[in-house]
Amino acid sequence: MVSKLQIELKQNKPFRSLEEEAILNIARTAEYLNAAINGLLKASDLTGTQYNVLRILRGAGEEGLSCSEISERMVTKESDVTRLLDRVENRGFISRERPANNRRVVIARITDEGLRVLAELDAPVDELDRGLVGHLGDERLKTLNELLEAIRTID
Amino acid sequence: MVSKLQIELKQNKPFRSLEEEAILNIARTAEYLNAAINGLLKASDLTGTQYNVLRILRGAGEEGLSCSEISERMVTKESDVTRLLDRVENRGFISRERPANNRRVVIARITDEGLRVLAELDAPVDELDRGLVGHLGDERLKTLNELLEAIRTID
DNA sequence: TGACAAAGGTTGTTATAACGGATATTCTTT
DNA sequence: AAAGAATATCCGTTATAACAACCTTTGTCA
Repeated sequence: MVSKLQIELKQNKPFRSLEEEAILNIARTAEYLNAAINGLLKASDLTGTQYNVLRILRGAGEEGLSCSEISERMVTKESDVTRLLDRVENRGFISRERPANNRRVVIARITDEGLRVLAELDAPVDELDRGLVGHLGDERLKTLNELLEAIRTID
Repeated sequence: MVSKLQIELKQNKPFRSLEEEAILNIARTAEYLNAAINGLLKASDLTGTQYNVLRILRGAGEEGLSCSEISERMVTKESDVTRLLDRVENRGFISRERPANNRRVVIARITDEGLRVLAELDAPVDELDRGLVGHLGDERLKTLNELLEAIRTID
């Protein structure tokens, strides 16, 4: 039997292993979803990474977060939070402060303008999410979530 | 209930939807797998993309493939195959030819040196693949593959 | 208390992605 | 056979990743 992924990749040989097929499947699906989401964000001139950091800071609220805390929370670990924050700060979406009690850290907070941009995106993003994976239905999405978390659980 | 992904992302709020959780889960898992594979490839000074193109060309054999055919087969669609091929050509892993009967296209073929590098990586990559997702077992891997392909099937 | 280590960010550099436009070749149509 | 469309690749530019070296500030301990 020839799998759908094989056809997509125009490969005639079967995969060397089920493991390899799964890994390629995950990579390809992530790519597919990313492209769709980036397409939506492009209208607001945001990259996926920038959107991610704004969502993180919205979640953090008034207290804000330090660079290293942001880094821990990013979906795709960003080595270079400094310059990522530079870009969103230049556009007025966040503010930064070096607190007096610990002048090593830099605390970033989302601005009203940042909140406004995010709020505008909430409904379209939700709708896109549903369009992208909603057709699986709740049961299968739960199974998928379990399987993916099982992969990252090393034990 | 708090999911494992929520803990990873240090999020206290639940996800807005099951759909959103699944999409983040896929992104994070892809990231996790990619990091592991890139780590292995770094010893050979190859990026994941370069490894991918070499595997594609090995699969194609003597006939080789044009840039656009390579692009179609890439796991992550590469806008810029030309310069990707430049890099692997400079290292002697592929050769390129502009055939006389159609001078628009450029056919790339893997060299013996390229085959040698890939062959050295086959066993370690297989082993890594098994280490990364093998603990799910065949049944769950099959389910995972079905679910991921269902996502990309739009109908 | 002064030297040293650790924590936390920033900056420099090089390589790669992303995107659009430019160029060259072939095909189609009249 | 010339014009225009289509195909296929290449190049220019800007933005982002990746990695390492380098400040500052704070903590530790002899």
